[in-house]
Amino acid sequence: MAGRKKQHPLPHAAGRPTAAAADESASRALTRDDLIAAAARVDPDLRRRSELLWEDRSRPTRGPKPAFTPDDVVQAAIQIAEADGLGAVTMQAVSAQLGYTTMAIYRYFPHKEALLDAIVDAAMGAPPRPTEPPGEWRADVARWAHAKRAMLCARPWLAELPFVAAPHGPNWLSWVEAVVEPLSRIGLSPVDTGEMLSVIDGYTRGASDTAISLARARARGTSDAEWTAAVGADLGRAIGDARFPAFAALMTAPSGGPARTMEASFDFGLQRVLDGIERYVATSKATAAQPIVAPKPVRRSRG
Amino acid sequence: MAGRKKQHPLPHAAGRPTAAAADESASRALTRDDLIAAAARVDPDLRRRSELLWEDRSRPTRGPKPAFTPDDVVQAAIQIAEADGLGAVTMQAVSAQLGYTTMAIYRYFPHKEALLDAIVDAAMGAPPRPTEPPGEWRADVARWAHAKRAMLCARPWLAELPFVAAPHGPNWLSWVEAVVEPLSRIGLSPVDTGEMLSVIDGYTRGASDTAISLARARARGTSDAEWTAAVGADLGRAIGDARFPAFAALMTAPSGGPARTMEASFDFGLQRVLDGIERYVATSKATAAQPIVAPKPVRRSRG
DNA sequence: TTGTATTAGTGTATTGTGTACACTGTTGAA
DNA sequence: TTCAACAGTGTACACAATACACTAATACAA
Repeated sequence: MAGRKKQHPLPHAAGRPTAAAADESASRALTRDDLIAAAARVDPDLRRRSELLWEDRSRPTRGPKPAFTPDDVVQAAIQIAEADGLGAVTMQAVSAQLGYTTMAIYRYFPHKEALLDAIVDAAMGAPPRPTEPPGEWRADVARWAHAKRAMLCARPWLAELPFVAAPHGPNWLSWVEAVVEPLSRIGLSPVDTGEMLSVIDGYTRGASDTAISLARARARGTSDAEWTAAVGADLGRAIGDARFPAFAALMTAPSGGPARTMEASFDFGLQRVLDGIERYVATSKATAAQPIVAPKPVRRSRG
Repeated sequence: MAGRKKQHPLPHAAGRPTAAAADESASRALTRDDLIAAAARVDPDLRRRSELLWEDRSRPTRGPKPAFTPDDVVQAAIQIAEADGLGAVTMQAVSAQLGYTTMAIYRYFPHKEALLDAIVDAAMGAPPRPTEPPGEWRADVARWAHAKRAMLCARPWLAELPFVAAPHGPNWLSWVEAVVEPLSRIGLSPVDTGEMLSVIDGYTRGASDTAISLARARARGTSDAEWTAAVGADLGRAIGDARFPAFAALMTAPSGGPARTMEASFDFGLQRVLDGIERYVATSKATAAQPIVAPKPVRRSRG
């Protein structure tokens, strides 16, 4: 979700800039397994959790047939979360939903955390399919951002989990892939592409929080008006309080028209962010037209 | 933290656009208490939680002198969170830290949730003081964003709590005030100012998550290299997997130079966001020079 | 076919956690 | 001085996660 500056850990990142491409294929062949092995050495439990998301468990030949699959457990848990929130997802509740004893689940997941990992990845689902043919990068990125926001709002309990942290499953990576694809078409350097991934994803997640919070309240049976009242009360305390003059003025200012919907607000901000990226693309192309002195494109902080 | 479209609930927001300023002072006098009263009607418990953050509890005259203050409890809890993470903050641990029994805390906080509210607000602390004289809005907003990010990274356990949701205390509002102030100086309409608040805060929170995650790992005693390895393992699974071609390409691409620090990355993205806002300001000023037809400044999604 | 290793789900027990409730002792106002 | 109001304590309970030993089912080797 959060864009990583993954260049950092990769072996070749330390090399000299210009000749780095030379031994690329060699390091590429090693990298994947090297990365996995390195992580396993660091934290065996995390490795186990990661494997539960990636490896397909082949059934052992001996022993009784399992009565349910790990996926059944995950689905049961998701059902509970949908109905009564993440707090209701207990090992006992999940097993009861399945019709088995609590300890039965532990045959499939070493602990609750591992189950939650699986729940997160399953609940994210797959990102929207890319359009055929691919559109303009800007439209495609916007589509992705809206889809991600919609996904989070549809499952507001998901955002209670630290899904920026490892381990990351296939669905998680699919969402990253789905935004890297249009971003790669901009024509920026890999480093800059990674930065833009951070920007888009950061904005998308951060700016969705209010809507997610509202969605969570809805799921608890709170009406929109009630939620608005609850939030408004604390913000209203700014009014008449000398410590918050600017915010109080903002709150009491006439709105000057019908308020935007939350989604329209999100889109408005998103367009600003995309504007900023577009501007960078324009200026860095202009700069690239001149003879390059530094090995990487010049970054300009203003314009 | 997340910018609210608080215009929505306010009574005057429904009125006709142009003449809305007329009855402003009348509604302003009512608004504050109305908002608080409305919230109290909706959820008495939330009202209680909010009051614990805002009202100074005057000591009753009768009875024994209290051995400690609510603030002592909060400080003890924060100390535990700093040392052993949020998970270690249990009512028993906090009371033990204070040297009293578990139930003593319940004299001051009706339940753990209310204590956590107080912890969040206290741990946020005050935002950086504004410069004298005020600088350019852009520099001031950037300073704010960096300060907020630093605050979150310094207390990575804080981000585990849903601090976008109500109730919001004085420190929380102070942070909002501190960014609304420079944003108000841009000269945008109140609605647009609120939108920019959402954009800046959304980006700041969202784009800080990776660094927060790293900080959390550090607090647990994980080295940076170990954390990087753990995250890298799952991302590395994209390499050679046909489902993630764009992301795999990004990961294996030569970085073309030394990697940016996380903070530099954050700033890079922030500058893009500020660029986008700046562009909006420029175009909306250009539009405003023409005769205004619509009651609000025209929004342009591209440029 | 029969025994046996292996595996699936169960039963029971332990530890930790939030919190209700009744209690003891302290304090200042009547 | 008396007593109502309050502060902190002790005890108890409901759940939650999970370790461990157990029973029963299954496939393969003999």
